[in-house]
Amino acid sequence: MSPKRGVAPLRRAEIVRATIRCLARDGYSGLTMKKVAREARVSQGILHYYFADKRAILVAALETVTADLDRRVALAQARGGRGARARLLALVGACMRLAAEERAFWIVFVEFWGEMMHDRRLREVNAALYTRMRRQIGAVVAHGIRAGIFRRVDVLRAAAVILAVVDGVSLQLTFDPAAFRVGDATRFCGDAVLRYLAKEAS
Amino acid sequence: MSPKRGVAPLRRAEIVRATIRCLARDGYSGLTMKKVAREARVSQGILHYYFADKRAILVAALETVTADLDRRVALAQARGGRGARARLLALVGACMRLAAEERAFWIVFVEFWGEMMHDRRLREVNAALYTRMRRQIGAVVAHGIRAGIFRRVDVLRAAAVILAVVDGVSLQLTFDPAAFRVGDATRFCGDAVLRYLAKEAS
DNA sequence: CAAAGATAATTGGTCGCCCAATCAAATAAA
DNA sequence: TTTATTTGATTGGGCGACCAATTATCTTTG
Repeated sequence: MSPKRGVAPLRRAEIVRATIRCLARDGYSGLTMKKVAREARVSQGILHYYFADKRAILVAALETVTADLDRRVALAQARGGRGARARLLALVGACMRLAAEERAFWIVFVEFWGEMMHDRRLREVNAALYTRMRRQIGAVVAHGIRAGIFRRVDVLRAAAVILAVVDGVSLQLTFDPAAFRVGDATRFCGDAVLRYLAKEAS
Repeated sequence: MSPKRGVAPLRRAEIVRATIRCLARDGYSGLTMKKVAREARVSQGILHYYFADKRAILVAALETVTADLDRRVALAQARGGRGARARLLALVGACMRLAAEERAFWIVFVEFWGEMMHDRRLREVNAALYTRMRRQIGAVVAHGIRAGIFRRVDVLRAAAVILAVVDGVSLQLTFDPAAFRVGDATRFCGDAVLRYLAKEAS
């Protein structure tokens, strides 16, 4: 590959994408600089020209993955209907579809979870994502409460519960795609969420 | 350490326990045979006397962790009340307490998740655990339906949803123990589960 | 019952491999 | 010519696996 000017940011992104692909294929413990370089079709040395070390690449990869997730969820939400109920279901559905169709996406994400436990930087990136997600979901819940179709709950805490449900079900969907059907998972998940927010007392 | 007869199974268990402690401390990617040997206070060579290779130790470690989880959940359920509602809440509470008090437990578990994505053997051990858990939860749900306090749902699928909620919330509790309070998490989680199973239509 | 052999358990060192990181040199654009 | 970019070989270290030697316990035998 011949050196060209002004391609630095592109190369960076290329390397990060290659890293994510490698993670999905071989896992975190199977990730080597050599494999990343081959996947990105560049020399090994170049990785250290764009990144300080291996860890820096991993951080960039997690940032990219979380940004992707953000974008997808925002998109799905925009497509959803006007009512709070419809928007919430659209959001849940989008997450389920993501887990089912782009399995690699979740695989990479779960791999990072393990490392987060021992890496503060990674943990912070993840925490920021969850804060954003909770805010987004919380806004929809608040909307529903104002419209009088949801009960009066602490919106951020309710969002945390909803996110937890979606997370848990997505995880199962990722682990055992054969046992769960997307339609079923979506229905059950949406059902659980709506029932949790329903006004009628249990 | 002097060689003694008939201690083989004990040594094995000792090594596995040491492995779990190492995993909790340094993570999956930071796990080395050397560290495990030091933690177990044995020589490095002995690890290969009791296990074929590193992977075999990891498999044994996951089996031990899942067995521990089983035992704890069963214990918590036994302590719970008689009614289906009380038993379900006891189960949820036990999981939450586990996540809060024995954080190391969940840390190790999440680390394994990442590897499971690329290791069939580990995946199978985990799948067996989830099948057992779903059966256990499903039995309680069935009990509640028979007693007429829960709506008529597919018990195993309902169990899957409940397990997903518990999983998701536990995960958040593990990641950010400061932001979540165990009491809150337990209440919200139990609330969500009971509302999901409530007879009144939404 | 004691000596001798067999066996189970343990050690520490060694081997070859592969890894992340480094660097001097090369190449193309400005 | 200078600067930005890229290369591939090198380096030092750490890893999992392997093994010859050693020790303690058990079993057999005289």
